[in-house]
Amino acid sequence: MLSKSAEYALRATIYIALKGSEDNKLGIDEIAKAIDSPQYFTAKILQLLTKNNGVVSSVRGPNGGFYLSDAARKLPVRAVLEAVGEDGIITKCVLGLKECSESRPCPMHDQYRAIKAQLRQMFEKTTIQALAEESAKGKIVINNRPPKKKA
Amino acid sequence: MLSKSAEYALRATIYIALKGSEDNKLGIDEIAKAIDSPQYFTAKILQLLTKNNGVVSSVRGPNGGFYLSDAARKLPVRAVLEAVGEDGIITKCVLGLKECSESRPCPMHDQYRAIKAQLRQMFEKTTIQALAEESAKGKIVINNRPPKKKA
DNA sequence: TAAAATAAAGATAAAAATATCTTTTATTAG
DNA sequence: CTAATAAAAGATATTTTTATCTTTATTTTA
Repeated sequence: MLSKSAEYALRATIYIALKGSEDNKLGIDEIAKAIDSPQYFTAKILQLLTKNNGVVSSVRGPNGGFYLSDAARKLPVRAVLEAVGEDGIITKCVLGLKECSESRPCPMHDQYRAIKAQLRQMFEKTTIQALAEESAKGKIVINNRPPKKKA
Repeated sequence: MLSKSAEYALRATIYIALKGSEDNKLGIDEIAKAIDSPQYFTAKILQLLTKNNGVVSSVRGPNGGFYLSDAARKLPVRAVLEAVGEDGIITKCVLGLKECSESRPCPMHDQYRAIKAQLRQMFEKTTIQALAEESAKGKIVINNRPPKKKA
């Protein structure tokens, strides 16, 4: 459905929104461990999120790390997808036809229309903050590990 | 959304259902041209569809080619996705979490539940034949070319 | 039965996605 | 100002996906 990049991007962003703040920035090692993703690769993805549209903020040096501004928290989830170039899921034809459109639809177009609209809704109406709040209520962002206590 | 393999698989299958029959088998060259896909790669995919679950039938030799049995026409579109290993779209978690489930949901789970159900419906309730009929009514399966006449 | 047609199978190549490691730059604390 | 810290940037490696080419096996027809 989504690429690994997109999955890591979403999970990392949610985690940062949940656990981080301007005066508690999170290190890439913590983030990667927490969401069970490859650290260096996740770092690259966070760079995208930082550069491409400011979903994530970062600062270097001691006590540096990643966090989300208040403005960023209000961004739709779609912003994360866009930053990693993965919003095709709500923009493209199921059959991969460039030509497919309302006036020149593919055989699945009519059926997919409503679904696509709902996917779009989900990704555009849901904010990052909203997902973080879900997560705070116990929704998981990790694989294979019970919510773990700090060392 | 779907891989190229899945897209080609769907388009090829629809095209074969539309234009082919047991006594008018279609050659790989015609199919690939018609759906605007790379010929050799499409051949590999049709092999999968032939072996993995008999969605497509084929015979070699003169007048050989690909066609769909009557039984195959009644298969759900999902069968095509399964043959190319791409049904994750209706089985997996949006965030890529193996752990995600009703009892241990991810932050998008509640919202995605309904959408996933509709995707599943679409792929399971729609038959290959139904798509071919849509196509017969003018729904496109190709990119960038007006319905072209034979040479 | 021989030749031609056609998909299957196998081998190889190219491109894209994923992953890791190293070096550089910015920031902070001392 | 220096040392330490942490992300950014760059380079490289690996894996997967996509694509192509070649050889083989099957089938039909002449």
